[in-house]
Amino acid sequence: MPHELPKSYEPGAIEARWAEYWVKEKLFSVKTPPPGETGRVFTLLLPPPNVTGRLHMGHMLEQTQMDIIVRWFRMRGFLTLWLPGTDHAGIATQIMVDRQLRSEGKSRLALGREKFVERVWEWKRHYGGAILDQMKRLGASVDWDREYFTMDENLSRAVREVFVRLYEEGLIYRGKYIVNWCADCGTAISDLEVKHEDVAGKLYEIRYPVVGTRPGSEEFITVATTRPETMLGDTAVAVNAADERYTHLHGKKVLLPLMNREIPIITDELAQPEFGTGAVKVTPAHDANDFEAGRRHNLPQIEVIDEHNVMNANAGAYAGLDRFAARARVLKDLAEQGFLIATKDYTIALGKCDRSGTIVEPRLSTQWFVKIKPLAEKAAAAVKSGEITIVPDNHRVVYLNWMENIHDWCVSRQLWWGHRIPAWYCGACKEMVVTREAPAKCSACGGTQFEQDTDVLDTWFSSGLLPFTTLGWPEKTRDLEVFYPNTLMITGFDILFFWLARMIMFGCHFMEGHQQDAAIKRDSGFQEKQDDAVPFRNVYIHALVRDVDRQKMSKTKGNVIDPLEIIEKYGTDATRFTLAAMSSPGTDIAFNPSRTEGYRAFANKIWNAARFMFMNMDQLEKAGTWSLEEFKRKPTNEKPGIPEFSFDAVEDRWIISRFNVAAANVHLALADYRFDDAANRIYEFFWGDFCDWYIELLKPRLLSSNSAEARVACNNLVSLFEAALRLLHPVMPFITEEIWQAIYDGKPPTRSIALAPYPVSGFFDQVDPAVLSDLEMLHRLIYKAQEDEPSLVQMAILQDLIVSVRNLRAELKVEQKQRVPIQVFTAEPAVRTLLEQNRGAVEKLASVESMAFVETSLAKLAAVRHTARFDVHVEYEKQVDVAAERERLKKELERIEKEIANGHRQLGNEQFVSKAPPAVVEGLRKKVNELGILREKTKSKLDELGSQ
RNA sequence: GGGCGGUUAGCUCAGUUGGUUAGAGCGCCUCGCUUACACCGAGGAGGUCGCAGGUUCGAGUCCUGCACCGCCCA
Repeated sequence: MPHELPKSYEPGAIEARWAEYWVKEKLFSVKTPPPGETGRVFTLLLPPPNVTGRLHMGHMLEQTQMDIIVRWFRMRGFLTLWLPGTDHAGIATQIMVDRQLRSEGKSRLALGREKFVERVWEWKRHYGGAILDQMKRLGASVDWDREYFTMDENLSRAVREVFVRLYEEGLIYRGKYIVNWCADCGTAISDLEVKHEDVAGKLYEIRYPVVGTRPGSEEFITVATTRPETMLGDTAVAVNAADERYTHLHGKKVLLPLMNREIPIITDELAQPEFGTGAVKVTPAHDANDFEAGRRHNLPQIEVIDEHNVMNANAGAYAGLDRFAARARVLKDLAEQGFLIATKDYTIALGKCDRSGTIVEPRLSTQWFVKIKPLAEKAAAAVKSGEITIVPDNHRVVYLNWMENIHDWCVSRQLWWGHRIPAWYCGACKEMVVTREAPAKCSACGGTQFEQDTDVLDTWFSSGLLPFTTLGWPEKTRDLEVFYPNTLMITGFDILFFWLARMIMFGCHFMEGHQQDAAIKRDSGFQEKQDDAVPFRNVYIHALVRDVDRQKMSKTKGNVIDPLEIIEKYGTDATRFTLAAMSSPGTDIAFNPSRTEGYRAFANKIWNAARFMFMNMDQLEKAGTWSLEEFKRKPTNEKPGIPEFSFDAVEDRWIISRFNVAAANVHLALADYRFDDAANRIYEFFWGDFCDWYIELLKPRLLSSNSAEARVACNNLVSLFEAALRLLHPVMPFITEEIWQAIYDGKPPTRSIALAPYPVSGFFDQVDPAVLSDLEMLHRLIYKAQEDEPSLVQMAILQDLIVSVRNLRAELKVEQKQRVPIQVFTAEPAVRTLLEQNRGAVEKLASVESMAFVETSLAKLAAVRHTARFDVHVEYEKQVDVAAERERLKKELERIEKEIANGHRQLGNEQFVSKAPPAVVEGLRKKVNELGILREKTKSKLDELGSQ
């Protein structure tokens, strides 16, 4: 029997099976639609994980969110392309392979560049992309047929094309500038790869003697520095032109201590009068600001530290010392010679290499740079104008701020693994050519021997191009026409500048003039967008996953939570649900496995509800009462309500409304990336409404001897369950697929639930978006479409009665097994009719033996609960605890009176009545009325108790 | 130094444009194996919304100041 599920939910087995099925069936592969074919399109690029990477919680969160959105769009009928791939990760990969070589007793340098690169490719074939296999296990619904790797030949060609074009446009230049040098990585790195850290350090004050002042009464100029060893490379001392303390020294020179070199005193804004002594040393070769000042004054650049952070020959007596050893020696010598006059405590913002942690050395070096301003202007404009929206909005501000204060981007890296810079130097005359392919002949001297630039490009240079290069650029492809701009980008704020900003810069620049297929653009809902050059229309920035104590996860702290361990323990679905439910905007996620445990329980709940459903399906099918074949012939729903659903009872009308409202809320939530909201709405519906109430109310109907009644009940159960599975599927793809397939006994209407329509999305597509965002209006619309608005009220009365009786039972300490008779009083005939019609439900859910109606109020009796619409009394011999009951009622009365007083005060306030919206005033009136009835009932009951 | 965010139940967090009694999950307490589910069911306790002012008929929500925590940029 296909419907025989194990008693409890075991995620491991089912998840692996479906993950494999989805890949094997190529369910998510997208064919390029031919010209002329239109429809709604959704495109998302997977932020490429490092090829060296292993799945961590950040990936898990990101992919969960992406997969939810992607599955949601796909089920809503969009042609949905989710493009997966990996990044070649220059430094990380090179280090990895370096290490491997070293363990074999080999070295990169001995191997040579060509062999080394071969070796990296080999490594990639064996170990690279393990993370993609992990993604497959997660069930990420990406198009595996379009998987990319940033070093693929087509993507590499695009990189060369971009580089050459930028060079030709004057937006790339080569030159000797100060760069951030990491000696450990042996390469220059960009500003973004330097992380500043406040550390306790020292500020040293050193005095330089002014040349030409009289020996004996020599004059000194005092400079302050945190890096005294760099003084060996000083080529000037700067003072501010406006600083009167130094006016008399303008144009003079100082004698640089230890080096005995005469250097000029210059006036420059570099020196700020309020900082220290107002005079600063200038070391153009080892400080970015000094470098600029040096250029302004044509100062010589004297390098004193080499690429290994060791003092070089220019450092005189200090040559050969490590930079920190040199610092100690310099300080010692300065002190001995009387030049060091003070050492003060000082907080230093130390720049460290993001990757190696080595203290970065600002160093003069010939590198390639992207002239960023022209690119940044377009990129800022695209966001400012709203062509690209960034959610949450505060990141938009951060983005714009960064774009305005941007510096040129050093893109060359002294590595072997990466896209080699397409610049060649003539062996004969050293002429440089920048071309797409290796040149044949030197245009200057006719030479034919060329050597390619040895540097490679920053990895982000190539990943910044992905939104269009993965779609075939620089060719003008149909894919670009259809899928560009991408609809959405989901990524973390940690790579907002590294990646997101650069994608926008490159996209806006290189895709300028591009036009998306007009019909597709319109159908996809972007007709009002002007600019099709942007890489994506929307950006969603997700939060960081932290550990239980809100600490950032890190290997050194040892607090890393391995998502695969969590998955093994609780299942992928539960893990996904956890991350979704905790994804509230603007807040980092403190991942707590106890939550996941709770959501595994949720999955188990669904599982067992399914078992219950299958049990009934099988029993009724066996009895000839119900038929799966017949059920399958019914249409699926595309408007509120489920067509195959019958509205025989109040709970039927109620549950459908609840379902539609839940679906509406999920729709709204996902449209706003409110994953938490979406997950919680589904949870509430499935557990709180469907399992706790509807299934319970359905039980007697399923067991009914009336086969028509049983058939309707079973139909309702199955069709609702089926729809609910579709609603849940984007968040919990595995369990929903398993149960959904089982419903259809292996012959489902589509190959996967992932390809089935999303509940009532057709309806929402037709609703005016303005109404859609007004929840109250939307609810009303849904109820109206079903003409069952009263079901909500009726069901609430039923639930009220049942809960009241349960309450009384608990108070009276009635044993759970014992059924009790109850009496009900109501002044409203409609309520009485409702209760009479649902006698069975009340009896079953409240363990009631019999329900009798009385004609007078029961308020004065003990063991009574009352609401504005009814009184209910449980007949049970055991006495009520009078004192406790009196206490409870007193508290209750107090609350009621306080509220009534509040209400009266407000209603008596003319300002309130005239200024508050009528609905609020009316609501309050109604409420005060009901409270009045309650007060009377409570009072009389209290009087009764008091006299006992 | 500049900018941003947070502070709501024991814990983790919701709380839409100010509007009737501030919610959820977990945890806790009491009772219960009622034939889907003990990864469960029923009931319950628990909050002066960081502090101080202000605006308003009405403030967890808006404004100002303060305290503490965190992040980004320099």
